[in-house]
Amino acid sequence: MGRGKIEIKRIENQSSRQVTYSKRRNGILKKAKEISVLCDAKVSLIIFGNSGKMHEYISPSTNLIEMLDQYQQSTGKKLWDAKHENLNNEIERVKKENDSMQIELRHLKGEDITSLNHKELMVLEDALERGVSSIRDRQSEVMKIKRKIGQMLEEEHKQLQYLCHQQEMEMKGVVENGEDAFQREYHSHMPFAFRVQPMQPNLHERM
Amino acid sequence: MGRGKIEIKRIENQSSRQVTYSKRRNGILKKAKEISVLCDAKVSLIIFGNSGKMHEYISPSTNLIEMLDQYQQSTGKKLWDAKHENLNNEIERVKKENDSMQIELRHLKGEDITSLNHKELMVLEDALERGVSSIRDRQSEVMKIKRKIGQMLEEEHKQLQYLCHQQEMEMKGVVENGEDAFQREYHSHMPFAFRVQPMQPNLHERM
DNA sequence: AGCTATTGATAACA
DNA sequence: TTGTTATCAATAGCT
Repeated sequence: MGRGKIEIKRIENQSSRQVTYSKRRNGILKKAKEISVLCDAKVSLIIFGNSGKMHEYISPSTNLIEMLDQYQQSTGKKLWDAKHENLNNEIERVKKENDSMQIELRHLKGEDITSLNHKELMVLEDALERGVSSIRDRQSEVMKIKRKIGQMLEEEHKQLQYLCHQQEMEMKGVVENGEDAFQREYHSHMPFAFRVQPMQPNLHERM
Repeated sequence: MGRGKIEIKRIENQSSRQVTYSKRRNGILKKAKEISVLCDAKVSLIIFGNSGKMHEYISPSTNLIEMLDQYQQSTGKKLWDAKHENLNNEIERVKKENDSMQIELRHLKGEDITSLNHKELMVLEDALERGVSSIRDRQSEVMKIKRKIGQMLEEEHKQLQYLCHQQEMEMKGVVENGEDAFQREYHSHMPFAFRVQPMQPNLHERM
């Protein structure tokens, strides 16, 4: 139905294939609407072109899910049961993984070990000892850092004290030059809030 | 496209509706095949007539499930119902459980511990120490039982030796009463195989 | 995207 | 249902 007859086989020319696709797609969608109106049929039409873009028509009297339910009834084929089976398998797999980890954890915590033989117990003991020594290493590292921070804070404290003392001296000078009581009060309680930053901000948060 | 133009609205006459349905159905199915061949599009076409009978066309390059998966991707709508959703949630849940166990295991093995603070390290250390002591207890228990079994086996051995000796004495008596050479040979190599059972069968297998 | 010659689909009828 | 055919609709090849 065009200027010439065409064979029904893949159109090799990319752009004319695209054009034909677009025209025929509109055609078939129109046909789908027509048959569902004229004959009140339920139609589900889904088309994916090469670009991956989707076009669909579903009769207004129904919806895709209902259509698929009817499809399953008619064909006896499973559609989403197959899907469910896959998911169930996945769950099984992950749960098994879970169980074996559960067991390993219990063993490491010294539970449920009566079923283990001597060799298995040795392996476990080794693992635990490695764990303990790793953690003790880390502990001592942490302590070292803490001590260091302590020293730093102490130094900082000393310096602050010094600054504080200096400030007070200045204050006295100002007051003697006529500063009022409020300002004296204010400065003596919040002397450096916005002027002195800690030398090692947040360092202690890592502990 | 017929002897007369028609309005696109429901055909009230039952039988002509049926005829039109049948003809147009064939037409649209043909169109579906054509577009999928000409333009290698993926088409899913499902039609239910008033009778409830189904007709379908799915491009040979795909299948309904694949189409529906793509449909979901394209639309974001979920077709797989609540059951499906639940299964997905279950998978999520189990996977999360899995991950946290994974982490706990690594921590117990002394891996990935730099992110832990002092308190957490202490907790870990305690757990590991309890694990080690459980396992050492079990080890010593196992050793005790092994020693016990050793003693038992020794005793059993002694008893067997005694029985063996007795048996040999008996043999000599029999031989002197005319038993032939074959029988003598036989008994001296397999003296008690079917007559003496171990006193503690399988006990050593538990170790 | 439009146009139109031509083929293809089908409404009415048998 | 199926077949025929006059007609209408879709579209292939061009612009």
